[in-house]
Amino acid sequence: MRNLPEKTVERLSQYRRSLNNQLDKGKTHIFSHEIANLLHITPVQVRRDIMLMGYSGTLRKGYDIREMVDLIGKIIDTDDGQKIAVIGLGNLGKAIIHYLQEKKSKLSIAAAFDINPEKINNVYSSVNCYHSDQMEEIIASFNIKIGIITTPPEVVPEIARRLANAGIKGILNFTPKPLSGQEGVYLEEYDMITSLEKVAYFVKPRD
Amino acid sequence: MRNLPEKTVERLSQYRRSLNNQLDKGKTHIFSHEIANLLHITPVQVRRDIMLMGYSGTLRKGYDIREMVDLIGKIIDTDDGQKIAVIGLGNLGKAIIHYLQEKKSKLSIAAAFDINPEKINNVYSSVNCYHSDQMEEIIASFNIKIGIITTPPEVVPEIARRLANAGIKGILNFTPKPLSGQEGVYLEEYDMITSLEKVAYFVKPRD
DNA sequence: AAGTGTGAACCTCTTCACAGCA
DNA sequence: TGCTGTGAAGAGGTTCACACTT
Repeated sequence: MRNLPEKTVERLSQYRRSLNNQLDKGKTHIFSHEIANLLHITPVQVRRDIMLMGYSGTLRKGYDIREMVDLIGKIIDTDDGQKIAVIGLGNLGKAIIHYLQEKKSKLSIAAAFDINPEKINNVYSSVNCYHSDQMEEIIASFNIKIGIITTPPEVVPEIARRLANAGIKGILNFTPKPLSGQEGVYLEEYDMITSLEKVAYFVKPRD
Repeated sequence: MRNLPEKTVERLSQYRRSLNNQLDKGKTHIFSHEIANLLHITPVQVRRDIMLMGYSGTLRKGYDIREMVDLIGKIIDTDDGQKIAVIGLGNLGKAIIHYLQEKKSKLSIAAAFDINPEKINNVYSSVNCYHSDQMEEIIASFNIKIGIITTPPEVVPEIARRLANAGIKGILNFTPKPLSGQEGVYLEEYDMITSLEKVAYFVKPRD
């Protein structure tokens, strides 16, 4: 169960959400091909992922949804729930906070940071905004382990360094500025311009 | 040059932005290891990508930045510039519009759609908002080829179907609802909850 | 008959190792 | 010598094909 493949972890997150929907509909068991239909992937893929996370279904009834959801929780979540900081409260930062706060999840946004005096001490979707100067202090005292960066690109490397020093273990970078991995910090790049240009490329008529 | 690998296309987008920065600084030529440093990847990777796009550098001076930028443009952009529609003008939709409009790019947001009467006919970052009922009509008359979906998850499959019928060739789905590929439509999923939970998994202390 | 579980083949992407050149 | 260009090996991820179970 230790260190699942990246792609499998991504799908576990998606399985869980789809399975929760099924639970809400009163379903208790599900077959691999049903899960596959929900996510638009192949049944083999589903069974392989389930195998990798060390779970087994039963032949007649398929997989127990409740058990699978709980197991995925054990794999992804921590018992106490992960805390997140958002650095940069522009349009994108606010949208992300708003978007994430309305989801029920073990992941919670514990603090936001900005340097604009008008934003400091304001509350957005029940998240308080602090001055960036307080970043190290707040992150340490709230025991925040994940940072989402939505600042202007120029300051990104500095912010990333400070986050790492403050004890952050994972960074989600929404900025177009590529970031270098730092010792002990997991880095996920999330660059929408790249995604869009990729779509543009594959959409482009080929000679 | 036909159908580059997905990962290479992603990096081309990033090369272009970094190379443009270098041009602004007055640099005219660059070595593969310099590009590699900018993106925090390996020089071999850079040279492989350059090889795949059919370009060559010179041994003493490295690669001509201007030529590379132009070539990447020829690969990704269309002559007339791609037009984009954003469907769903919530916080996220607005943030995306705002964010993309401030970038200089061949990609331009030509229209936004929502069903909230208060938003219809308003202008956000110089993008006009239309009622979703007009989607097919506007997309066809503006010749829009790319759609960004930021609606509530429930309506996503219907929106995707309508976009495909209206002639959209590529969809960027910001929604947590997995979408199935449709004939002739390139699909890119962009699910921030998955990304966050992935970070959470890799951040989690392992026994 | 209709599902699960999985070794092995396959495909995609990255890196190694090195020939070639100014 | 210090770079580029690239065949070939390696790593990561997906799919095939089929044995197994009820």
